[in-house]
Amino acid sequence: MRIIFMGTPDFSVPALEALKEAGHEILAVVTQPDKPKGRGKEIQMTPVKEKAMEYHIPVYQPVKARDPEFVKILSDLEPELIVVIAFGQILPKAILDIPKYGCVNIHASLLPKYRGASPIQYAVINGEKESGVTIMMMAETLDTGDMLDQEAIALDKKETFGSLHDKLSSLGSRLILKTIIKLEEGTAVRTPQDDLKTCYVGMIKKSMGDIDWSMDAVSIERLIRGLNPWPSAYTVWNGKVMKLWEAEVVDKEYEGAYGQVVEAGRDSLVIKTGKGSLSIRKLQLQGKKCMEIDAFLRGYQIAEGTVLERLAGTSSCSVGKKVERPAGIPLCPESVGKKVERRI
RNA sequence: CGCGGGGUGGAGCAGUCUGGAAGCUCGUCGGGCUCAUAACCCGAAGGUCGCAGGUUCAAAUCCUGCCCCCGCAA
Repeated sequence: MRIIFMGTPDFSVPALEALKEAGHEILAVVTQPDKPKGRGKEIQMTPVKEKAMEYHIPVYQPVKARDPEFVKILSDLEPELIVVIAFGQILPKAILDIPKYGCVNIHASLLPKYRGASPIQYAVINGEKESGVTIMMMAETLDTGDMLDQEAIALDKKETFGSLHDKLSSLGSRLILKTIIKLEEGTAVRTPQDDLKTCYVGMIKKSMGDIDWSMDAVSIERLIRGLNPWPSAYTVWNGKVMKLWEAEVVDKEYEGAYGQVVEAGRDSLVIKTGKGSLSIRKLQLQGKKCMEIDAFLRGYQIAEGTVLERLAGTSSCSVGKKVERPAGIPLCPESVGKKVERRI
């Protein structure tokens, strides 16, 4: 099939590979403009662009996809289908109407749950038992289109954003191939999303990783996994930012303040939280590599009674009173009743 | 030239400013104590102090260049 692929980060790459290997004709790849990134602010290509160049597929990087000139370019390519996965821009109706089969989107959640920018992180942060991938027809409003295919997978006890990201990325790349076959055969079934069961999740902000030790241990542990490997959950020890990469919930209450070190053994560091305690297993001190807790304790002295603080409020970079509470994000009633355009 | 931290026996750190015998907490190996032990006691092995030059009687330490790792910012 004649396909235009739109995507940007690592998450999108396996799908592009799958389409290519399945023998589809990738007319063009559309990705976000290159931006300076990394240490030394070097301009870096998006992962999707790198892969596209490897395949010698023409790459387009519009600043605004709704630019009429760009729309014309896409139109002239005469695609039968546009596949979108984590592209990063909203597509205007003018583009949605171009392909014969329309535009399909690969979304990393079991829609209608977790519409929006960070469904993978929130699935972990909220302690979901399962998540998955949904292929849907794209509508003008974000993540509201009719569903074509969906596949679920169970979340592991130690699931992280990173691990789930990889699983869903891979799952999506397999599922899209099946969906395309159905579209070609005309056997695809469109299932509208139940807007009453939806919820939206916004973009992840780094400040969400600033651990509030008055939260319960279970939520903090999920937060740590949900923000691993990016942007990570952190606390402040001795004036330095300390990232926490792995922790275990200890079902035991200690005397002390929230965030206080209540147990410091040769290979364990237990912190009191709002409910229960957290035993830190892997951490990373600012400027240092990630290390196991026993390695950390060999080189650093950290006495019981030490209190781990929040970054917000401890220094110049205060965030004010507005505290992100990722855990338990409620369903967003305001999304209910939004008009969903159906296209045939 | 975006800002900053760091590379010291197997691990994690100190020592660098104020040059002059390689340190600390562990791990490993051997021995001892013990019903026993991840506990305790005694002993041992193991290091080109990231690489290359320079200064010096003398460099982990001062100077120059390079490599690698990491945090911030984007």
